[in-house]
Formats: sequence, C-alpha cells, structure tokens
Amino acid sequence: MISPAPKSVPEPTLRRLPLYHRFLKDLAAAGRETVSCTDIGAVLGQDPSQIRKDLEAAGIAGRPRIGYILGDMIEGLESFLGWKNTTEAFLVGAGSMGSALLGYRKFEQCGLKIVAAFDQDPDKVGRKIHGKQVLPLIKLPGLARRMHILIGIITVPGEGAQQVTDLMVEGGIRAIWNFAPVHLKVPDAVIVHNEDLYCSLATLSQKLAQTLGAGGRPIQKRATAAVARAHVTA
Amino acid sequence: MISPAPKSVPEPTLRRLPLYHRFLKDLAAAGRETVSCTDIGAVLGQDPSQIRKDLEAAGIAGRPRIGYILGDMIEGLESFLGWKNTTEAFLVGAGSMGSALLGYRKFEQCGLKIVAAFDQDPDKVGRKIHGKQVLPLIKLPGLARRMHILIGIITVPGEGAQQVTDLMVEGGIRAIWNFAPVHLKVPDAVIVHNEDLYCSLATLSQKLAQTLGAGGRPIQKRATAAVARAHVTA
DNA sequence: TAGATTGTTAATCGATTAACAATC
DNA sequence: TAGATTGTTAATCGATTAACAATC
Repeated sequence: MISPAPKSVPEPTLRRLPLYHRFLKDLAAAGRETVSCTDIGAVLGQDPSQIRKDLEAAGIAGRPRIGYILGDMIEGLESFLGWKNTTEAFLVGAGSMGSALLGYRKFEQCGLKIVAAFDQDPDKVGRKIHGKQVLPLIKLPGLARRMHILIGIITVPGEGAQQVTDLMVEGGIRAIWNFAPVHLKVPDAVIVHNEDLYCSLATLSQKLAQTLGAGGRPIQKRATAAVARAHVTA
Repeated sequence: MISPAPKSVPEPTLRRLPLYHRFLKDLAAAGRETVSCTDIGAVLGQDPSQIRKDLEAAGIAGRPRIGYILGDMIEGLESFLGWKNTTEAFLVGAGSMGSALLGYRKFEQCGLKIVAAFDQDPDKVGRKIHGKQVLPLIKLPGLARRMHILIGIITVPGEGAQQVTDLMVEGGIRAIWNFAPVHLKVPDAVIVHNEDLYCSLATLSQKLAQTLGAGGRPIQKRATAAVARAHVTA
C-alpha cells in the first residue's frame, strides 16, 4: 500500500449529517448539554448504530456512558461539513426556481454564497433579485475565471442547460448543482450534482401507489369545482 | 410462503427510470426505433447491466440481438411510473419555491396535478399563481377530504412545516413531498419524501472538496467588486 | 451461420444493522 | 460498583457489476 486510503465518506452519511446538526441545534437551544445516539435516533427515526458510524466518519467522538457533548458535536459537524468557510457560487437562470434559491439566506450558513445571477433574457438582466445582480449570461466565463468561482447552479429550463454548462466549464467552474431535468455532458474534472424533481417525484408516487396497494382508491374523483367554491367563500 | 412477495422496486432504480424515459423520447424524436442498453449507458454514463436490471424491474422486455423497441419502452415506462393517470395534489406555501413548483407544467405529464395552493398569509390568499387559486390554509383539511387528495406538497419555511403536516394528515393526505428543512412527525400510514436542499448541498460541497483535494485552491479571493463592475458595463 | 444483445444467475461491493467488549 | 453508552468488529442485507448461456 502506498497511501493511507482517502477514506471517502459515504454519500448517505453525508446527507444525514445536516439532519443531525439541525436537531442538535434545537436541543442546544432548549438548554441540553449532552445527547446519546439513542436520543437522536428516537426523534429522527434512525438506527443508533448508524448514527454512531456517521459521527465517527465525521471525526466526532463521544464518551462512553455520557454520550456526546452537544457543543463539540455541533462544532465538529460544522467544521467537517465545511460550513465554517464560504464558497462563492454563480447561479444561471433567474426564473422562479432561480429566484427561490437566491432567497435562501440559510445557504450562507452552510458555506454557500451565491454572489451573482445570470440570464440570457435582456428583460431580466440589470435587475436585482434578493439583492443579487442579474448579469448577461455571456459574461459568465470571464467573471467566473476572474473571481475563481468553483460552484455553478443551473436553474434554466432543460433546453438551455447544456449551453450554460459549457460556459461554466469554460469559466473554470468545478461543481455544478443542476436543477434542470437534463443529463449534462461535462469533462471528468467537473462534478455534476443533479437535483431532478421529476426523478424524485417518481419515487414518491411509486411509494404512494405501494402503500395504497389493492385497498386504495385507484380512481380519484375530479372535484376541481370544489376549489372554485372554496374560493368564493374565502 | 403465503403471498408471491410484493417485489418492491429499489429506490435507485425508480430514480433512474425517468432518466431513461427522457433520453428515449429524444431518440424517438430523432427517428430512432430501437436501442440497446449499451447505447443508453454510453450516453447516460451508466452500466448496461444495471439498465437491463432496471428495465426488467419495470417489466419491460427486449429482444436478444435487436435490443428494445423504442415505442414499447416509452409506453412501458410511462405506464409503470403511473404517468398515464393523474393524481391531484395540494401545495402549501405560496412563496417563491411554491410558485416555482406551481409553474412546473411538466409535472402533469408525470401524473401530478397540483389543483390548489394554500397559505396562511391573507395577502396571498385569493390570488392566483400560474392559474392556481391560493386558498386559506384553514380550509385544507376539509377540502382535501372532500376531494380525496392524496398528495401534499410543503413549501413553507421550516417553522410552519409541522403544523401544515398535521393539517394534511387531518385531511387524509397519504404522501407528503416536503421541501421544508425539518423532520416531520407523521403517523405510520403517511409517507414523507424529503427534498432537503441543505442535505443535498452537503454532498455537493464535500464532493467538490474531495476533487480539489490538496492540489486545489483552498482560499478563494473575494472579488465581489468585479460583479458590480460587470453590471456597470452590462 | 455468426454475432450482438438480452435474460438471468453469480460475484462483488458497500451500507446498514447487530453484537459486544471497553470505559467512564 | 453497576449501568449506560461509546467504539469497533462481525453479520446481514441489498444494490451494483460481472459473466455467460439463450436467442433472434
């Protein structure tokens, strides 16, 4: 063996750590000082063993019989998740989804600062959304390079996504958070993280279909008229 | 053995099926009539074996030497994913994320029809967003029951999410698509599908940190001034 | 026929769960 | 001390990947 193995943290673990963090903040706010994995698991509905494994992966240690010290744990999670230092990001697509993300102030507490938005539409360029400038798309590669931007967020409709991707890659962006329902082609050095709501929806409806099973009510009465009525009496 | 095993489809498979569907539609539009798993895998960057397994799980059969017939495959996917019949849904939280989702017309092609929005804010109630009425939150349980609504979408800030959940459960909703960054407490019979962007972001930043590794540029120059300049010359 | 591709079974890999000794 | 909880190893489970016979 040459190197001591990079010890990459499993993705499921990574997705759970912020969940723990959130719960711990609540506990801390309520004045608690220690927690056990059993406590966390009971509330979050997860196996205590798994939580111990996750925390170990994040380099957080507890004390037998005591549990974990809340303060240390929160600290540990934040520094492991990289929430202590900020990475700047560009967002492309100042539509409704883009605007929503620009308004998520808590991203900054998670180390992500969206510093500018871009759009092709001249009507949108020049405006400010949640305090962030909307710039012409064509300026992205140059600015990204100059500012050493590493993260790009894509919230354009599917059709434009590949073109935006190419501009991001040209600008030296290394990680793309893709909200467009398209498979993006990128060089190996660039990471794509897809947030594909249609794929997500597929799992939701199938889970629903499964729990409804044979006992369910397969055909749904269309009662759209009821909505109109409800509005009148609102 | 009593029953022939429910044969539940693995979630990763479920998430991939819409990806295949999308690619196949493109191919069909381009006039192709058959595909092999190798073709799909090459474009989507996935193992052909896995694709074969996924299609088998969806009950889609091909022909040795020929591959799969595009038309059959698209048909098969759509009916397996339940995209042929529509399920009506309520959305709560007419903020920016809620508005974005209300504007996603393609949800309807995936069997999801958002028939009404709800909000607690009197300023929002009574308005229409993307053609959908915004109703007072308090009306949700009654209407949901009357209309036999099975799916609820939560796009309120974290603080209000549990209260909204309780109303949905009261209204007989069986599946919740939760965009609020909170762990929701629900009875066993209700499914929660979390779309937690903060958890998702955690995996993105960690993947980035890993690829940058030691060779990366850890400290990012703050060049916010450059954005302002770019705007001036826009 | 020969060759490509499916269908299907086996091997591998990784994550979750269980078990239990160490320990404060 | 006794008991609760971690740390850590082992067992289980499930998904991915590989292999190969069946087949058009």
